[in-house]
Amino acid sequence: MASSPSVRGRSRSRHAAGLPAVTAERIVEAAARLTAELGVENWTLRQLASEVDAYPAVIYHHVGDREAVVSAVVDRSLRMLSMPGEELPWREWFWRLLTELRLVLRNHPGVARRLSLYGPSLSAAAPTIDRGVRILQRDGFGEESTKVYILLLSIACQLIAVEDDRAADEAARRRGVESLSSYRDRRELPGLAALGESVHSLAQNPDELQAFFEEHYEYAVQRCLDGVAYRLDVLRRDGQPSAP
Amino acid sequence: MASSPSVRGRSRSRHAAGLPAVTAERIVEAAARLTAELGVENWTLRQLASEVDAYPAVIYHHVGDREAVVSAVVDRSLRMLSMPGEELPWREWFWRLLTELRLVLRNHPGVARRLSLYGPSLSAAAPTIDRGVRILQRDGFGEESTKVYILLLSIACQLIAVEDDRAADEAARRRGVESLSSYRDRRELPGLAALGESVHSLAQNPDELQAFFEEHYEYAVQRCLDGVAYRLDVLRRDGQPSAP
DNA sequence: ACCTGAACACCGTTCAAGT
DNA sequence: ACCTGAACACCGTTCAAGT
Repeated sequence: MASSPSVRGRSRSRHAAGLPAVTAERIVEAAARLTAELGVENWTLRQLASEVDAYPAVIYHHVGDREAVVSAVVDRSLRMLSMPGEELPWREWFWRLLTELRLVLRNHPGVARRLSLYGPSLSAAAPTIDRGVRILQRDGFGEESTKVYILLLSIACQLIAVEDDRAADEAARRRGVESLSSYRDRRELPGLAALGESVHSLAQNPDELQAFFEEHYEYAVQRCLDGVAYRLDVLRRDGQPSAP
Repeated sequence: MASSPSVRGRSRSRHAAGLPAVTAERIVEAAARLTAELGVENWTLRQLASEVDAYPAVIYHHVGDREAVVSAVVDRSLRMLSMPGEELPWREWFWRLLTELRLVLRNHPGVARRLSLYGPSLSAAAPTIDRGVRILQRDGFGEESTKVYILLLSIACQLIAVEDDRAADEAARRRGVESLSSYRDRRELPGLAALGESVHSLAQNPDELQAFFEEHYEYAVQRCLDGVAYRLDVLRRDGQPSAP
């Protein structure tokens, strides 16, 4: 109802109405704002248009279709990520990177999903990728450096993507927790009962959920780092039997 | 155009037209067929309706909204999963489970994503969860058994979900690979160049992609199992110093 | 109880026309 | 070059009316 631009700028021309010119930059900025608030999948082109006091077709003129707007938002988010210093050992470097990645991406729900599906645009991510792979090479991963880099980043993005979606659908989440915790007295299914028991406290105290997500992320990332560290041992044992 | 049910059954009543009665089961079966062919997100209620020679409102009458249809499809898929025997050691048991999980879910694209977001319905998944957690408890994971179970299953579902989506969008995938491999001669970015080189062969030979996906899944799952195995060592070392 | 047929309120996208 | 305003072809969902 209040979404038509003519409601705010009632003259036929933006200029006559004293509205600022629509630019691609302003559109992407507004899209990033909507994304931070609603998530990348939960705003419409019409909403975005009214956010910059314009018609939907104007978005197409300045940026392109929805896909183009979204990938500009993804790039913008990625550029907020800062890199840990390259003097750090690989495990510490990745631990810091992935911890900050979560903080940045969780502020723009849906971006992590896009990253795990299409990867980053290289213009935004090249420095990070380059340094990450070089650090793995330096620390002995050899040919497997690229595999390990992809593994760690993609698992992190996937975990964050799921966290985004779960955070957005509180009702579904609560249903799931309650249904699980209802099994906690089933003596004939002791494994399932243990799982029910372990989520039971979450069902009672919803404030713990944020902390639970964070803990789950850290636990998963640490286990992956453990697995990769173990792999490094194997590579060193089986590779050329120690460098000069 | 050819989607109106009256095209096929031109009488006003299904019975008079000799059409079989619409049942919830037949609807879910058709939905599973469409899902296998197109993926869970890529068919519409109107398509599903015309698949059973009925009007969209009939789906609502027998099953419910789109959400209800989809979760019936998810359940159906899950019941196709068979469990490895409980005599296996934990690592072997999970390796077999997750290998078969991928085979089953890849035949119903989009189901893995739903599982990673909302979890399984317990009626379909209770036996598997129970056995998996009990095996971890038996093999020494103690209190962390439930965490480890969730970790392994959720990472597997996430990997499969991404594979589903990437397989569906071949164009985007090829763009990504080509853009990456264009960096393979950048001497000033040696880490990125290594990554470009490692995907270069994929860009040339698209037949390898299927194998690449499978290998990536196996590599990721093995590294997670490595990490969990390492964790078991830590738990044994720090826990009560060996049982009687 | 089951099905029909139309309607509702959306969506992304396109396009001729204005200035 | 930039914006207007309407239209197009969809979508999930609802509902009164028929049998």
